[in-house]
Amino acid sequence: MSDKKRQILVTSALPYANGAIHLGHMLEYIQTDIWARFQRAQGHECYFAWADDAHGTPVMLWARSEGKSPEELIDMMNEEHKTDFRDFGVSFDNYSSTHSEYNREQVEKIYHRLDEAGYIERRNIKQLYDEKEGMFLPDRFIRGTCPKCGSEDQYGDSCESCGSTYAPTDLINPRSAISGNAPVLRESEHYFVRLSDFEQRLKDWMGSGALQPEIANKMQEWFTDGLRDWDISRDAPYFGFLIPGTEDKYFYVWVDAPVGYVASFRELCEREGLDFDAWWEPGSTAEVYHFIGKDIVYFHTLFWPAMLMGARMRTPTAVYAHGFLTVGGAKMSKSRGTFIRARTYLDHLHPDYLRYYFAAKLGPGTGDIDLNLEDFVARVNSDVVGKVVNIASRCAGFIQRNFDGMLAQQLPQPELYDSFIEQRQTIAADFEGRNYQSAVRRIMALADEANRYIDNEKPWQQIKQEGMEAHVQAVCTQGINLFRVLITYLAPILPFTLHKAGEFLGRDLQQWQALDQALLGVKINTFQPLLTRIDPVKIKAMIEDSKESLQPATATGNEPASQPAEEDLTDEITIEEFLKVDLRIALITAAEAVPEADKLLKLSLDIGGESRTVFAGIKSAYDPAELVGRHTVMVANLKPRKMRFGTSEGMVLAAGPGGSDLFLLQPDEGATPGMRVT
RNA sequence: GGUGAUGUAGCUCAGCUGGUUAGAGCGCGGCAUUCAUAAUGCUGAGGUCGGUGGUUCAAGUCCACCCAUCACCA
Repeated sequence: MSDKKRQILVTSALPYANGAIHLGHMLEYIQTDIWARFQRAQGHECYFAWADDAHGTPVMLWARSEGKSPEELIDMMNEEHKTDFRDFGVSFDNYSSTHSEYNREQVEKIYHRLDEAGYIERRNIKQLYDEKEGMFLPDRFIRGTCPKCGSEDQYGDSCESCGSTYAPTDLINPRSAISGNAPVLRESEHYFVRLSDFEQRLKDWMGSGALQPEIANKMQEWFTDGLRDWDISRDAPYFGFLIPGTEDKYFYVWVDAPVGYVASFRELCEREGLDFDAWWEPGSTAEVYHFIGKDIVYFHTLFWPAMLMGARMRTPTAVYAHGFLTVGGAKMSKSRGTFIRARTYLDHLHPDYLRYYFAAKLGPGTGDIDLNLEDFVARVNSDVVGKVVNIASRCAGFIQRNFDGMLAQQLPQPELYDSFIEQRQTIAADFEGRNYQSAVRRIMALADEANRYIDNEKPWQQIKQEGMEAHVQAVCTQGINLFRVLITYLAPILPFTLHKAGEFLGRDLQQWQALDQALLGVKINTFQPLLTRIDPVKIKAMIEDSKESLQPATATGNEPASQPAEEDLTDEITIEEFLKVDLRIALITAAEAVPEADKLLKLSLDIGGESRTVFAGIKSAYDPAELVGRHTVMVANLKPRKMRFGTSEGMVLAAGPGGSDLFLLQPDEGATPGMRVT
């Protein structure tokens, strides 16, 4: 704990405005929130401000497909996101959108300053253009054959098959992922920030302790390769901010996204009367911290500080990256039901459970965090309910029943209380260093000690002995005071439970400073269960819901079916059994022959928001080219099967004996990808 | 392909600058206890520290290579 009051601004990365919040997002927001709450509990002035990332091509296309304006959609998502955060106890001070006038103002200010200082360069580049859609194509919206390994249907920037990276213009047979047309090369003027101008300053910043060691290591790579200019413009049509002085050039979404941190804080300043400049002028003594995922380190440790330097603003005090969330040791999967939305979680489980579990596993590094559901139940039930909350529970009854809720005037073992208080600095240092797992370990060790103390004193026996009443009262007062220390330490992690504990003890428990005085001779309220155990049934229900909430996102098909011409009917099944087979309408977005196999075609299927790769044994009957664009039916929940050429994630349906007599199923006009077939 | 990271008991994880019999929690076995939301205390059994080869008097801890997983490559 520092005795000086610090001024701190923390941010989380901006979630994209076209989708729901899921538990992967929540890992970061909970990490950030714990840190912010911790700082406030130390008495510091700490704000948490961030926003939706609303700009870019995906939102534009989404709006187009919904037949709505982007504004309408992002406003809706913004509300939804905020509700999710609040219900998870995320104590943000402001949540905005990058599509705001505050942001426009900041973006333009930064741009003008960069331009005036000569950091912006304009030059023509050639880019692939979709004539049918009338737009330049982002790399991700171009598909084609990998120039290195020849794999078909790869993205414009890298090949998922061989992993090589290249320019979209290197692709063989490029195609627009939007219209399917072959794009043409067209010239356009783009705006660049000369990053190399900032190389030395970035190195200095990096050396100032702003980064975790592994991130600093990673950055060496960028410097070694030499900093390239950064293209900050995009051509119309685009959903974003127009670059001042142009008619059809927009800022690239990664320009205005981080500026969103500043703009959101600006908005907060106006509302709360804070001095914006005191936080963002160079040399500011306020601290600014960005919490981000390891995937966007690049933008936050190169572009962002460079932009701030060029715009004569202060740079972040530090950027902290965390790892990814896996569920059950694997990437979150929609078909397995482990792609869990924040809302779905909240429908079934208490937010403090997850906050505790994440805290118990988060360290200062960038390693991935696994949500193991059995471990989750065991850990939360044992630690929070069985150990911590139980301390209050087992003492409260005596105080209530025998002493009318009054605590004793003195602690029987003040030295035990003091030993708990002595851990304050150590635990604070853990929180400060984002080593929450270490803090949690220490706190739980103290909880064990508190339980041991009560066990040794055996108040349930003493209360039966004549003349021991006062001692029982003292012992339970001691227990409740130890509980109070523990729950105060856990305050940043368990805001809801803390609130209930505050009602029980009749006071606010957030400030760590308040622990200097033990609670003595005061009346406390009737104990209500602060947090109950997790019922594993609810976990199951949550997983089931997660499967259901994803209509348009499930499996793919794999082996094509080449059946003998005539077969006896198989045994009869019930409707329930049939419903286990999840059949979906699929759009064939790409098809190619597998050279090493005589029967297989590799199909890419779109089942409404999710893409599947399926190896189908229909090579003998279909030419890959004629399949692209067709709709068919696939088994979407078939267990993925590893094949020599890759993993087949489902199976398409076809009839016929085989050879050239194979007939792929096709739905009537009107069926769209992802529809369930029943 | 390049780069960064991760790989320690059934599960989830600690192990700082190399040094006595590798630690914790959960789970599991035994005992005790009944105040508490079946919670608590004591105790026991579990690991050739991803693999191979090095450096060293000494390596989970350093080096090289390999394997697996995650991320990034503007």
